[in-house]
Amino acid sequence: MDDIDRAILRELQTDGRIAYADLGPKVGLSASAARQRLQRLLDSKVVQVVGVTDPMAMGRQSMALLGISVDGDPRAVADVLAQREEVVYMVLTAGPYDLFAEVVCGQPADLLDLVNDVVRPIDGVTGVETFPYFGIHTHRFLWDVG
Amino acid sequence: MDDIDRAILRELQTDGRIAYADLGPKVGLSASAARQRLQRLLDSKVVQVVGVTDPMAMGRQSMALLGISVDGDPRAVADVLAQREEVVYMVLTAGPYDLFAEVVCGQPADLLDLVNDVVRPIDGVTGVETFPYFGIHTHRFLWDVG
DNA sequence: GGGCCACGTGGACGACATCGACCGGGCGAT
DNA sequence: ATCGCCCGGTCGATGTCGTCCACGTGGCCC
Repeated sequence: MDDIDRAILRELQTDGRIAYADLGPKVGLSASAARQRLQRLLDSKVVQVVGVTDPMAMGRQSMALLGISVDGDPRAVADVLAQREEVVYMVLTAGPYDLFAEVVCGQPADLLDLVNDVVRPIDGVTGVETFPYFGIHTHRFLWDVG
Repeated sequence: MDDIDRAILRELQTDGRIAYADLGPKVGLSASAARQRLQRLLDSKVVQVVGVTDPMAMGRQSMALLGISVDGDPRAVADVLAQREEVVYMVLTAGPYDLFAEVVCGQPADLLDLVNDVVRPIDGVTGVETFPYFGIHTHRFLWDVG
């Protein structure tokens, strides 16, 4: 992991499908070398090139963060929630909540159903705080080293 | 936006650099048609192909969600916070907090500094709740239509 | 110095992206 | 119904690109 690797990640940030022939020169390498480096980064799971969709553009109008309190092992709850396709992001936290989940639903009613019919009934869940939101202000995929 | 588009997005989910020659057949189209569709999706900003890095693998050990309370327009605060590279994700919410930010720092001390020296002093910020986390349980980039 | 390893380079080959020409179904107007 | 149009697909030609391998070079340890 050196400056060149970081330069590669930076380029992938703006265009994940960039050709090696373009990527190489941009980071000061030949195309082959750039390919080898990117391959190494992909193999070691440091980076992952994926298509990220905009929920709004997909007709998803109801998104929320859920702060979930759990009695017992939050990981068990997380494992159950991970099965639901509405759950797109989940972290185990310290602080007032044990688990944070980000959910994307089609309609507000779907969100309500999800929270009440799916999340609350899960064994060990003692409380759910719902923070609906209506748009993403910032979304960066590169966690660059300062 | 039809089943084929969704199939394309699903493929991009597992490999954003998939060749059109492979993508086409996988979604039941010729390579050219697949290319045209993906190009349309990219142009219309429905999807974005990017390299997503793993913060842990980049040596980032201190991550947190910040629940921020604001007196005034939360968007102004969000605009200021968006300048910081540690802030990777931000949504404006309803509920107990006005703004949620996800931050990625190198060291726990950096996180403390960020919250106390950067976030709290911002005009209008009346409170910050910090939820540190130590790993991502689930991360999906495709919010598919059920 | 000698051997080794990691990494970058250059080239050859085959696969692929790209673009234009052609084609067919759906649809509205006449 | 039929004509014309448009959207979206296939097909094919051409040049570019990904892929692989052999080679060169610098650092490092013994």
